[in-house]
Amino acid sequence: MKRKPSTEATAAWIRLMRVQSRVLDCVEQELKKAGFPPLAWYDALLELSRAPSGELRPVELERQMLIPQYSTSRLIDRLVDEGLVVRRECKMDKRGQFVEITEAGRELQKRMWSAYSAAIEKHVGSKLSDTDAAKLCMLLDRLGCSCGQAAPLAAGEGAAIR
Amino acid sequence: MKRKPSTEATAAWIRLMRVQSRVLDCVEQELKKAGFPPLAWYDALLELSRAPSGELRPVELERQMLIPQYSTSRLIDRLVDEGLVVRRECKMDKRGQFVEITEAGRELQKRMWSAYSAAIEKHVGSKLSDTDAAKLCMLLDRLGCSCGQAAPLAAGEGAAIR
DNA sequence: CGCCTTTACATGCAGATGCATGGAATAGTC
DNA sequence: GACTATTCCATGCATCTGCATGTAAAGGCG
Repeated sequence: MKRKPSTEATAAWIRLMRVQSRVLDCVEQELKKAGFPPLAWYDALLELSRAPSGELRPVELERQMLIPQYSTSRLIDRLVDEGLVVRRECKMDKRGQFVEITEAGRELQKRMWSAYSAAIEKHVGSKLSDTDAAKLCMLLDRLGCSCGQAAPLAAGEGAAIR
Repeated sequence: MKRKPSTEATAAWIRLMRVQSRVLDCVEQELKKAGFPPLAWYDALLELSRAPSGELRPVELERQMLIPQYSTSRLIDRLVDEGLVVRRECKMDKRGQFVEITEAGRELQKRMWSAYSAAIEKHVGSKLSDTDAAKLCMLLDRLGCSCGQAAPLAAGEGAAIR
């Protein structure tokens, strides 16, 4: 065996994969059981609701959410179908567009947050003291910068997901 | 706002989701670029190669890997197609079967490990001291037991993934 | 033994995802 | 200003996933 990664590093890798998978599943299941759409919808709505005038370029959404371009495009399609956002043309750059959140979108985002926050509390908050949570953050942050940097998160209601 | 989860807990949740997503992507991409199949294949092959006589019931694989039943079933289909495992009938329980790893399967598992371990070292090991990696493990482990317990991992080559 | 429940695995179908590509507009270069 | 490269977004196609359901074999029970 190569023994390149220490057993500690390997163990950390395994935990990282398994624990997030389990915790994410739990949270997603609770949202779904409460009749809500997938978390990715929440993330998008949150980013939009935080934007200056409730609108963002798809490209920015893509960078915020760390998902591929085509995935963003189709996510927006679905949000439009549900009346949660609308596409607007972008006059300064005719090949682009703006995506603007609607009132229905803002409302859903808020309703989801109450279920979402409860799930976070149940599956994360209740298992870690605040100082341990902070330690966990710092350790995770060190793993953050290797293949393209992601945007830092503002405070408040938490976005997430791939 | 509800303020149920502390900001620390929420931040930890966000990091957990984002960091694992990024790190996993990086590792999967490296494996793919080296011409290897998805990590899930590795996990399955590893579990099988560790099993007493190189064979496992699909149900056990399912529990080890924390993936749904139908997913296991189809994963095995693909491994069979590639000649990495074979299905054997189970005489003691006629509705069941055994899945046995082939020589080609064992070989692929070993070849994958060298690329896989290098990727773990690059994206995890090199960014964390051993003691920090150990701390990270302990913190993550506390998040582990909420909706059905997973099997603990043996040492050695690391399995992972959803 | 009949009968019902549970366990093990497979699969049809709809929806989601990855990948490659396409089209349209802008930016950069000479 | 023509030409090429790049950016922004959409989409066809193959694959993968989730969900529900199906089939076959145990297991439990009177």
